[in-house]
This record gives sequence, structure tokens and C-alpha cells, in this order.
Amino acid sequence: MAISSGHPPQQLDGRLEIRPEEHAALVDGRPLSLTMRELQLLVTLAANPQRIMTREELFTEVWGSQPRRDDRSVDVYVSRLRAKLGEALPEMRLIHTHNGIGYRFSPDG
Amino acid sequence: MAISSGHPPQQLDGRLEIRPEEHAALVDGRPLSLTMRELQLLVTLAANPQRIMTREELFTEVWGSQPRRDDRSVDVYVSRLRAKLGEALPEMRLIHTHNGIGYRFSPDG
DNA sequence: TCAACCTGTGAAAATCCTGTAAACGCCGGT
DNA sequence: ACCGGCGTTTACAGGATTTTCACAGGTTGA
Repeated sequence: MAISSGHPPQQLDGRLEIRPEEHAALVDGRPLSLTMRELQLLVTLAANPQRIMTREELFTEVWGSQPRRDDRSVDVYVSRLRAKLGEALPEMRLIHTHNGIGYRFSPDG
Repeated sequence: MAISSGHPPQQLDGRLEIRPEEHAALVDGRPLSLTMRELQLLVTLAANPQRIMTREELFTEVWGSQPRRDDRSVDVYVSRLRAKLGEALPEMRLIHTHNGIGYRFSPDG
């Protein structure tokens, strides 16, 4: 599993900072209130900037098991994450959808 | 099937780079936004530079089945691919038509 | 040049995929 | 037991992609 350790804190464009070890994500120094799953998903996406990650890949990283056929959990959490990120950082689209494949995190909008 | 694996990333004349494993094609480092089919077609064509590939050959590689009589899918997608490549790389004609046969990918315009 | 055939491409139709609200169950705290 | 938050799952509307069709324009060879 890849979430619990091994991810260094990262500063993105000076506004979003992710500190996996501290279970925290900050925007302009203020902590976002993310649930565990939301944070895990954000950490995983942010650990692979600009790379298109498949749903399966995201699922196995975050949930630690194989998704069952037609599982939509990743989508649901991406949606919730976007909502929270969108509130703290309007104007930027950090998570991009790649139809038929998955999602991509882009630090710079 | 030949798309999903076995295609190493390739750099073409330094501007176009295709990374099948990552579901990506880049021009000058910027990702082209291609749909799955478009990308598969590009990958297939680019995997056989300078070789004239028949429509049937392209279809079976990309669609994974035999085209039905008079199917024009390959042409439609070649057209779409040309449009997108043409925007990112004007001045070069990467995909050449061979009347009565099929298409040929030529890395150097 | 002409007729027959082939290719390019816009657009409609069909299909597939994604966004997201909502329902539900499970705890932990009160 | 009740409440509130979280995770999971489902459902459905809307969006995106793929497929198919139609026709204009190009190409070939007699």
C-alpha cells in the first residue's frame, strides 16, 4: 500500500500543501477538512502529478484491494474532493478527467 | 491485440512523443487531448513508420475485430487525428493517404 | 474527358461514461 | 436510543465518444 508512508509533504504552486504524515492538506496555510478517503485519494493523485491514473490504479492504492466490476467509488470521491478543493481554490481545476481511462492531477490548474 | 502493451514510448523528430503505456501523446511536451480510439490509431500508425497499412489492418489492430464491408471508421478517425495533429503541428503531414490501399505514417512530415 | 471508384468530413444517431445527489448502514459519542 | 459524520452503493441526468450515414470532392484509368 502506498498511502501510509513514503509520501513526502508537497507544496504545490505555493497555495496547496499536502502533508500525508500529518493527515493534512492545507490551502494557504488553512487545513482543508477532508475525510480519510478524500485525503488518501488526494495524496495518491498528487503523488503522481501530470500522470493519468486509471480508476483501478487509484482504487487499489487508496482502498487497498481490487475494485469490483462497475465500482464507482473513485468517481464519487473525486467529485467530493473537487467540491472541497473548488471551495478553497476556485479558479483552479486540479483534477482532470480522462474519459475512458481515469483522472490526472495537475498542480497548475 | 497490439495496443495495450508492447509499444515503447517513441520520440519523433523531437516534437511528437507517444507514450502508449501512459495513454498519452505529447507535442513539445504538451499532451494532446485524444480520445481512446484516436490514440490507439495513432499508436498503431506510429508503430509502423513509413509502412503503408491497409484499412483492414488498422481496423483489426485498433478495433480488435474484423471490419464489416464498407466500414469507414478508419477514415473517420484518420480525419479526426489529422485535425488534432494539424492543430498542434501545422506544417507537417504525418499521415499520408495511399489511394486504394490505406494510410502511412511518416515521422518527418 | 468521363464514368467509376475512393476519400474527407460534417452531422445525426446510438452507445458508453461521468458527475453527483441521495439512500442506506455502520459506528462512536452523548 | 438518537444524532451526526463517514463510507458505500445506487440511480439517473447530462456529457463525451463512437458509430453510422450522406454527400461533396478527389483520383484513377480507359
